[in-house]
Amino acid sequence: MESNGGGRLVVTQQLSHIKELVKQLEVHLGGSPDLCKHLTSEISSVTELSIGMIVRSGHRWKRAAGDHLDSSPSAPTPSPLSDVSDLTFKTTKKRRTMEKKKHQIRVSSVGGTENNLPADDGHNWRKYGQKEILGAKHPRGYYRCTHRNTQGCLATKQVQRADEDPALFDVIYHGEHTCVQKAVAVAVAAAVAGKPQPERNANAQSRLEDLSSGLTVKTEGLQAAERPHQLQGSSWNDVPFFLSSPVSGLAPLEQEHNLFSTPSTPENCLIASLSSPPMVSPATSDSNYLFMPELFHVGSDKEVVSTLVAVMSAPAPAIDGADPFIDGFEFDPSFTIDISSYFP
DNA sequence: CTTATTTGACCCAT
DNA sequence: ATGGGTCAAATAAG
Repeated sequence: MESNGGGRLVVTQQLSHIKELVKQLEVHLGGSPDLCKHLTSEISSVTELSIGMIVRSGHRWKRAAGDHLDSSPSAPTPSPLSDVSDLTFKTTKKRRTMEKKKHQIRVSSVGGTENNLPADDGHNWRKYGQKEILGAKHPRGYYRCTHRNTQGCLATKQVQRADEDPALFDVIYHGEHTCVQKAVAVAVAAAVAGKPQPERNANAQSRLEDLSSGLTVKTEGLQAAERPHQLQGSSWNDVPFFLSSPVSGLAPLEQEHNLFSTPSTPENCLIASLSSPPMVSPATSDSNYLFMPELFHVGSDKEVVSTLVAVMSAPAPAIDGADPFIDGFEFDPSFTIDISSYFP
């Protein structure tokens, strides 16, 4: 079918196209709200990152394209190990851990039902396995990016319920996302088409303002946090805070320059929340989650992001004509989260 | 060797 | 028809 270079080219072109759209968006919406600006910068950085990764790690992409793009779903996929012609693979020997940065987050799903699953992190995952882990009470679930076949995205994650607290999940991300999130594309398309969805924006904005004015986060005993945590109004820029950021699965190396350097403004949260609905899987769509990550380093190649997830029930079916996601987003304004309880 | 991870086939839900 | 979960087997890592 298509050569490795071809698949690479396609994705590169796609990303380039998105970037172009972003530029157009900026031109068209010269005097637009900050939201649009953040949207464009976000998309632009992610896109640039993806292109850079493809260009830089040619051999790694080669493998991805060879395994997942070139071999169409219907075509039999030769075993990478039995295929002697896979020189790239043979030379490297190591199949999995090589060049794969990993970072771990601890996710707490507070409050709810038996099925409390870790929050949707802005990416579409497909579960491909589950294994009882020795010494662990709960099995470990293995997930890969849904766009693995279509876009050659190699990101994977492992989700395991913590022994101590069933409400806690340890999520380990492997690799970085090279896929283009549907929601981002939709947002860009809508923006370019001149449909910034004003009603949604206004609605979500007010919701987030409510949130920012009433939410309190306690971080006593949390060494990485020597700063105010009252999330009120202007403190958005002080606390990393986002809703299902589409780039949350990026490699730590890239995150340093993108995810956590991105100003966590209400606009960013708005973007994230607006982009969430199409990405929420059926399994998690009955709950909404609020991410509040604190980043600190534990090892050389491993970052632990302590993530607190407040699960907010979305009891009411969508009100007529209202956004099903935003309007189901209800929580107690005086809701208090004690992050310190998640650290020994 | 044991254990962890990934694959592929199969099944089920939508 | 399509996409996602489950399971056993294959494979790699330690």
